[in-house]
Amino acid sequence: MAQKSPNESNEIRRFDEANVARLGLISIQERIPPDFTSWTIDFAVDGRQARLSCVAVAEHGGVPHGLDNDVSLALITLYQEAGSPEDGTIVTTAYRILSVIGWDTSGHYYQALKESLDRLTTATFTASEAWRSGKKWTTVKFRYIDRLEYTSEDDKLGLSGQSVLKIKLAREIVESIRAKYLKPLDLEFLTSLDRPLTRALYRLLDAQRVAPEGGEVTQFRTNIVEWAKACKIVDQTPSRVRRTLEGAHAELVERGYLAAVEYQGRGPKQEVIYTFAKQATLPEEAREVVARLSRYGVSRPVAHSLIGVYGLERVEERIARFEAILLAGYAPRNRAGFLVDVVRDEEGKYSDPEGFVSRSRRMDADAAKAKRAEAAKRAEERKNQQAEAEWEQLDAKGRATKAMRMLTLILGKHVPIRYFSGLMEAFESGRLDPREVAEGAVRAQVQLQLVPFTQELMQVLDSLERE
DNA sequence: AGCGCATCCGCAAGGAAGTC
DNA sequence: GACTTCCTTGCGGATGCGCT
Repeated sequence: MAQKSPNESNEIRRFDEANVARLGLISIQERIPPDFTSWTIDFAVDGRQARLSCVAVAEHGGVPHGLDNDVSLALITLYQEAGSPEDGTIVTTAYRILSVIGWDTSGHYYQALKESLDRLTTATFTASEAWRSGKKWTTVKFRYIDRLEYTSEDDKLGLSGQSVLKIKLAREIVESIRAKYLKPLDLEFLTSLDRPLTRALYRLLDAQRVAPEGGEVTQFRTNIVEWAKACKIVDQTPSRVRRTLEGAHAELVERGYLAAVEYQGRGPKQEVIYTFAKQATLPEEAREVVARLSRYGVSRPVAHSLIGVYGLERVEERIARFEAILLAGYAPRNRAGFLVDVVRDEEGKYSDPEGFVSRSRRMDADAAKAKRAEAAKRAEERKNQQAEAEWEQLDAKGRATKAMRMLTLILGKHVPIRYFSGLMEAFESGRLDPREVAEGAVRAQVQLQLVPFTQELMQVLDSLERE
């Protein structure tokens, strides 16, 4: 998951583009019927009529929905991680995107990612008088992803862990991010939520929590049908909407993000009322404890309340006990829920004291750990062998072409075009190893070390030219 | 009568776990 | 990292009951 430097604030690490979050461009439904290829919603903003619409193609599975929410958020996160470049382009790997979202990195999800990117590249959004730009509401028309290029290891144009992607985000989104029209987002909490539907609803609700002018909202009340439209729920029959949202509401209440969800009235006139849980400010020493709880998926409001009720010392002691239980090999279904239970436990259900793990259990755990490390090492070796074989299969010309394809994508805008012919010559003459350079570029990209990498590469090419 | 809502059921997608 | 298997879960259609 997200890397964190020690100096970073524990409170807020990520930001979401506020227009995207507030408008809910992507249907929160996990699945949609194949003929759901467009939607239009009318709503009032600052007393003016606004309209938002989306037109997609059935070929890519209709309008963006479900997991596309996660992908769109990952792209915004990666764009900011790359330093919000002016041209809106990010270069990354498919593996990195899956890691940011917190998805499993199996073939299934590479396919899901590919389908999602296709939808985000083809669906066209129009926001009439609904897009916040500066202090005005403007009309814009765009596709979420303006341009998508990627390398593929198979002939079916599929994605895999080695795929390098070059993604240009919509100018409207890029300008908005660069103008800092952002809202804070607790990405750690979001990715810890179980269901895609809950994650999408959280993103949408959290956008309602902050007014466009910046003030905090404690309660959000809306008509159920209007809310269904905002969520882009297919069946907007009130009872269906309630059922669709039920699971997500339960999870957000259980995780302490929402204090309550109530309905008032009946039929299409009924209103849904969300009450947000309080976010208290905490003293400095408590923040580290909140951060530790958050790392295990406990929401901030719950963390705050645990510290409030049981005190810092007890919470810290129980976290240590919880960690000891995990270390001993216990794998709870719901880690956050289990941790909260360990903190609250008054009956001594979890008796392993801090630092005490029975010898046999520790030996088992150590053995399991060693086994896992060994398996990971073997997997790494196999992966290297496979990559080795792929490169070895190619002749010198093929290796140079493969490397050039990857490098054009990754280095395209960082390296003046004249260097590319020099690079090709260096590969063909054998003075540079194509695989070494290409893989070095991928590594540099992932580690955000592209600038030093390109500078060094250009120096090498300059010196080769002088020879 | 018309509408809202709850329930049941089949299907398909999501997701975890194990293996290579 | 990819693939397979299997179980779980959510969706959407159908149906019937109760309230206005």
